[in-house]
Amino acid sequence: MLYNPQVIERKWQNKWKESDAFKLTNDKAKQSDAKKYYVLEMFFYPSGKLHMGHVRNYTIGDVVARYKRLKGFDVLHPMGADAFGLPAENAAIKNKMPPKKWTEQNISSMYEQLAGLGISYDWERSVETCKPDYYKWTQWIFTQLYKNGLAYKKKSYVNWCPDCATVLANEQVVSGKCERCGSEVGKKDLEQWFFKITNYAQELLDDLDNLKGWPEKVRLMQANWIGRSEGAEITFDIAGGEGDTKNLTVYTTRPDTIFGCTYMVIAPEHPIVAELIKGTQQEDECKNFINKIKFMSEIERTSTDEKLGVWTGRYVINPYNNEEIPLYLANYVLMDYGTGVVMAVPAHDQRDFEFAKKYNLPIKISVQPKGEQVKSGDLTESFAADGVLFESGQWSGMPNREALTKMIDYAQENNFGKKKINFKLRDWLISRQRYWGAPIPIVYCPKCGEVCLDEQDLPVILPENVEFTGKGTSPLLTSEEFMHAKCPKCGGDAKREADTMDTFVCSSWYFLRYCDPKNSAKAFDRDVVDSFMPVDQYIGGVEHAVLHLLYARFFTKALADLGYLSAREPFANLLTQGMVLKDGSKMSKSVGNVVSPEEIIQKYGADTARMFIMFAAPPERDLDWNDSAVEGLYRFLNRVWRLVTDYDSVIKDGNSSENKKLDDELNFALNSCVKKVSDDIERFAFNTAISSIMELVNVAYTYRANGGANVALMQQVAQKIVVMLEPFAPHIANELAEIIGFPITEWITYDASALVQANIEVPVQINGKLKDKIVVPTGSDDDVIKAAALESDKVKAALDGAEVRKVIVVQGKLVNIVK
RNA sequence: GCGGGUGUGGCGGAAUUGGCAGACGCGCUAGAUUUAGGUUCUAGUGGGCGACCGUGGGGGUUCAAGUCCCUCCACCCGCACCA
Repeated sequence: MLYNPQVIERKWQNKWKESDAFKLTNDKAKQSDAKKYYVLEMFFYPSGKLHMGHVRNYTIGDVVARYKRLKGFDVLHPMGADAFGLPAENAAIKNKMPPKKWTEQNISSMYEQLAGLGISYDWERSVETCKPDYYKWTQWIFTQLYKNGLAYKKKSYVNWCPDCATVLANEQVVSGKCERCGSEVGKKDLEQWFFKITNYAQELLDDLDNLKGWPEKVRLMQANWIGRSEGAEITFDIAGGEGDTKNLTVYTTRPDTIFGCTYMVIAPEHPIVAELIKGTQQEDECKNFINKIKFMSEIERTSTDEKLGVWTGRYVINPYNNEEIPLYLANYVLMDYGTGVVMAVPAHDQRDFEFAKKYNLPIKISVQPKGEQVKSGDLTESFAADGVLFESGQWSGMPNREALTKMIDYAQENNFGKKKINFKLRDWLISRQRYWGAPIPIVYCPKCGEVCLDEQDLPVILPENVEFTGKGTSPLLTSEEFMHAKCPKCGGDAKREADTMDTFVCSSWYFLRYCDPKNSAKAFDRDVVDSFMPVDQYIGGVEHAVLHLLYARFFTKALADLGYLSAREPFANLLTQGMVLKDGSKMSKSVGNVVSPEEIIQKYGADTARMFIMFAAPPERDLDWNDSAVEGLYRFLNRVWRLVTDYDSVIKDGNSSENKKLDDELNFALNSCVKKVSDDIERFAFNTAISSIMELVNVAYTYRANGGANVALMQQVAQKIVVMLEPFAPHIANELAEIIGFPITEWITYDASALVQANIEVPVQINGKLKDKIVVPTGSDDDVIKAAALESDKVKAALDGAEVRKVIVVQGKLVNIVK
């Protein structure tokens, strides 16, 4: 009987499907004696075809799920589709196929492909975010956020992707380009919907410290994105200013350097600028400058370090020393951070230093390095480190960190400043001018104004009679039927909000819906969710480090605060798997180095694909696809197949014989393998787990070749190999289990006593260099081992009569002789 | 610029706590089986004739360093005028 993956894989997949083999029958976890384990892979976007990245992601999750199941856990392992989004809409425009149809076709095809990999999902729990019974609750969450002040509409200067014809969240702009399509992102002044994620900035930052099971890299990326900084706001009077131009407030993290402040800078797009420059001699020059900056794209503006500026014609007064300093417009000040106004201290800030040099502004030292007296004219760059205050009034001579606090207190006492904490994190812009998304559950009533719908009016169904323009206004505007609504407050005619929600909104809570996917009365039941959450192991690509993973954390905290669940963090452990490369670069159509999973499955079977992908590299590292190494894994599975079936026929012959030495060797290999594979899977070292199984298979072959024929032992070996293989290559494992009549029901254990051998081999070093290996009885005293080591001929020869200064015996490891 | 990661045979990688560097696999070489190719099996495979030398380079700690410390280099990823 030959190994035929195509036949057995289909057989087992059908079996699993027909018996709902991986269905989690409990409504709640923890009701049974078993412990729950929630393993989750990031759900897929229904592009139509699985790629190797999916195969890797989902195989990792499946190994964990199958292993935990065999260990007796109640494993929650669901899959679904992140089904709203632009590609469906673009495909609709291109192929004249409704997005819904395109998406649904792709979803069912991808579910089939996943089943073809033998992934053990609880299919009954699948959720698709584009279905009304899901997005009803996405909309409901919006209403909850709205009612609690966490969703609001405001006019603002937002990111605009011209190709996607929609606005984008800050997180979706990567170095000035659209995260999706790579187009250069522009700015537009629009009224848009936001979620108040900034309310959670501090908690999102603080709780990162508790996420010990997350990669350091991801935690740091989030911390940087949140970008907390401590400082002060200080108000400067404007010389000759009154009314709107009475004063300006700056944000600074270094108020201790304020005696070195020689000018002030305001962002050119700051709304007060027009008023400020009006009627000054500089008015025309400033207007020209503002226009110039306006016409620069985001990329042009940020890609240059060149600092450009112009004097406004105005002066401001430093409240600490009453000095008048000039007020400049400059490209290097950002409107949307702090107050949009900055006090410039060239001596202690590199940007200010460069600007001051260029425009010949004074440089004044206010912090000296400890024990030094630097002259400002000698500076070749700014001095940003700590030191002692210099020429700074009553604070002169004080260590700057101490002065910093005291100077803020002084500002507070004199009513011109206060302590201030700032974050880089902005509120999350969630409206999109696109069709294929969850409609925002808001209507505009001529009488009542902006009205948020109540739960009984949900879902707001996405209409199908819509024109796709791709022109930047929401396609929903073209559906009169949709746009026309009744105001829930007064019952009068009202208009619907035409924008839809960012798909990241839909994916920020799907892991909660999996816990209670069929609930038609609620988004999810609190008790049920509490019994499963948090996700014990989340697995996905690192590209979501600050998008999905930050939003999902925000949703979890907000929903917890509203009383809908207990967990304040969604994902206890996170594994970010590496990319699948071919010839050193990412698989992509344009490079032409794509290896399709289908092709591999057809040629070698899903088990081989899974084995290769788990064997070729540790999960978090990039993995280079290698066709001949894939064949190697196929060879290995054939080798396992032959070994087990051959053993089986020997066992059935019943001619058993014992050979203590051979039997001991095999028994030792067997037990150490079981221990190693268990340990390795626990620590996600799947590659070494597989290599250990390979070693055992090699030993098992040698055993037979040398005449080993202990039937009971061979039976154990066959059974345990099959169980250990199950998480990685479930089809062949179950088929072999059936052949040898040993159903796989639980993980296997090892016999610790079998790991203790009568004799052990001890390496002997001289000065740390290996010279010989000696064999001593297990458990020998240091003295015995030492004597044996010194007896060795090789050691004697290497010592060549030299004096032995010291002998170090490390039990269970080695002997080192120091000469 | 700031932050993080990586660097080990021809290749992917192993060495979990400072203790035999190169497990396991690919590739390669030779042989057996075979009409032949493929499959399968066996042996070998870091370098050097050797003493020895070898984990990106240099230095250090230690009886012992891929692993710890200092320093330099290369590549990759993230952020990037955040005051």
